[in-house]
Amino acid sequence: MPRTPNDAATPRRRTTIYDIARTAGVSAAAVSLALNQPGRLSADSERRILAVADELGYRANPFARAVATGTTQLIGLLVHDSANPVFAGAVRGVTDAAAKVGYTVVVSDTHDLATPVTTILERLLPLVDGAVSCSARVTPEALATVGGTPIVLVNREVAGRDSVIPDVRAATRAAIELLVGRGHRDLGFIAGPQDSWLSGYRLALLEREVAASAARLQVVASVEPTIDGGREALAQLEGRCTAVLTFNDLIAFGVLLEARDRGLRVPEDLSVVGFDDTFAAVLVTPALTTISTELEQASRLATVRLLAGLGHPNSDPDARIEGRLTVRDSVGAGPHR
Amino acid sequence: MPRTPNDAATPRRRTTIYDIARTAGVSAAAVSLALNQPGRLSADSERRILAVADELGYRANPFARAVATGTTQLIGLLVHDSANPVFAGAVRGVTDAAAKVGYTVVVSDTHDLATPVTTILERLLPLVDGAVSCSARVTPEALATVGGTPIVLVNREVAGRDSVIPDVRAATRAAIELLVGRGHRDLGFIAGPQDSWLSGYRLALLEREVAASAARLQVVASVEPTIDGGREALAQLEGRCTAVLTFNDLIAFGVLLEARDRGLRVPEDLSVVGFDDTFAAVLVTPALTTISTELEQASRLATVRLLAGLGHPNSDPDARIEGRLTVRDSVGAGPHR
DNA sequence: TTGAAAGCGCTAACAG
DNA sequence: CTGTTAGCGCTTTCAA
Repeated sequence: MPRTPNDAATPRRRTTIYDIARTAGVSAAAVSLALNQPGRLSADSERRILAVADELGYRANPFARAVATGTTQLIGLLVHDSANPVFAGAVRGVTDAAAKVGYTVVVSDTHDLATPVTTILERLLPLVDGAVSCSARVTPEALATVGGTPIVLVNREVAGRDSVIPDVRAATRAAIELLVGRGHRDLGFIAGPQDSWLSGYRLALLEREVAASAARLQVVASVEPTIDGGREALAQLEGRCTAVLTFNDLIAFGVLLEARDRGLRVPEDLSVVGFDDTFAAVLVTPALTTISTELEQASRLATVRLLAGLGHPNSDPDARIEGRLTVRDSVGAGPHR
Repeated sequence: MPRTPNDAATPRRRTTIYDIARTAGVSAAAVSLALNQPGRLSADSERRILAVADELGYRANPFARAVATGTTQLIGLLVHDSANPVFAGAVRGVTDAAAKVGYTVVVSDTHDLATPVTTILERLLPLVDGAVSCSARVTPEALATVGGTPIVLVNREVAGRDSVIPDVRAATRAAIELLVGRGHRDLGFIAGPQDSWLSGYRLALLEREVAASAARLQVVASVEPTIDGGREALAQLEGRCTAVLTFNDLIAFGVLLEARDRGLRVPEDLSVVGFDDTFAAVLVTPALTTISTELEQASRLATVRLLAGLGHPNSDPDARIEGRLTVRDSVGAGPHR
């Protein structure tokens, strides 16, 4: 092993409960009690011990505690790709809920395809008391290889695992009604990656709503859930539909950009509807009509559930989360009007 | 303490090196060696131990190791606000560099003003071998309260701490030259929060370059580094300048949005230049001219330096990082042309 | 109310 | 080359 971290003039040894015990004239156990179970010792000793601890700048060693108790006060969050703004909401939701019960969150991004997701899980899970996954790469197969750490999934159903899936049915219906109402009959869906459970789920919802309408729906492309993916997808649209729904906002942005580059007008020539309602939806021109998927709320709820299972009942674990359609300028009149 | 995690039918006890030792007929120490120092045991024993470990589904307990070695193989990353896309680059940069030497990264977001940054540091630092900070809230004062954990700062100088600050001087000069060349003489700067070191730094650079030009520069506002901040700032601009540089892209987006709402044309009536070059710069209309600040590279470098100090020499720790001006449509002709 | 002692799982001297 | 023996810092029965 290379040189140690404290080769320089770093007097690195942190103060331990033994240091406190010694200078306070009590046992280490007493210190532990004073620190963790207020009121368990005589008010007098407790006060004195705490004072010494403070004076010595004591900071508990979380690892020592973890090895002794088997619990870490850490929860993991797996996000698919932190470059997608929708996941910032997930970070916020999980962090908020975790902070309420004194937990810290460790975020892992699974986007790097060079690293197998099982490796990512193997590194993260032993560290935490539980995890929330918002990553499409955390598949049933990957989960099968991991041990007992509880995991709550967001936007994915897996047998035997708890999961939170925002209900976007009503919003999806509203989107279809909007499009049909504006005169569109030929709708396209630009799907995410083939193996994306969530993409399939959104498609199924769309198909169901479209079936009850005067319109038809076809999957016009299946691409990476990124701006570039959206750009690629546009080429496959031509003439096949007058309105397109995309698996997520990023794809929609790509469609918008590519359309402009090719001289296709939105919404005159093509209407576009996204999923997620990320902050950039109002940045593009025309502003994007999109279905919010409430990932922040969903991840917050997933965390509440996870923590409840860990013995930290918190707010209502049975809340329902519902998406919402926000109509902006990217939807215009279709030919059947 | 509430019920334990394994109240249900969870046979949660993980297999330890003792289990392996027992079924392989060796000592725990031998197992440890086999696992961590390949070749240190006879090929025969090693193979057998590894086989048993595998068979029993052994996963090392990172905490036990940490308490024994004093090292955790974890590094922390502090970001100011994960909703700002520029920080996604930071996550990527740090994660990449860390992964190369087998480190895992723990991300903490400091944006929640309800939580003192000292508290955030107190929770994060004991967990990690070192940290990279990309947060404006990690001030010298906050740092003064923390212990010996090594921290490398990005975009902030603090006495006694290592730091990485991308060099944006040339890009800044190019921006000023562009504006002056297009006929602008009255330039405005929309600063970030008053206490932002980085905002002051960027302003200083701008002032220096403007001084050498035919133009004047005034700080027209100081706002939160968000889209809303940018919207607010616009009101304070009127008539004071024909071109505005903003502390970051988010502010610039706000300016663009608010300008449109108020019927002010960009770039005809106002030219706008941002800092960061986030992905959304190409999403807005007009596309934003902006100075890339290379946060991904900078955080990667910060991580390399941090790890080098931790005894993991990696790639070149002395690289220089330079920002770049990307000219897009948000800059137009000024009155002096 | 407090302390002694055992132990969490792993590592690292040190013997053998 | 391998195993024994101490710890690492903290928690937690169990006695005193």
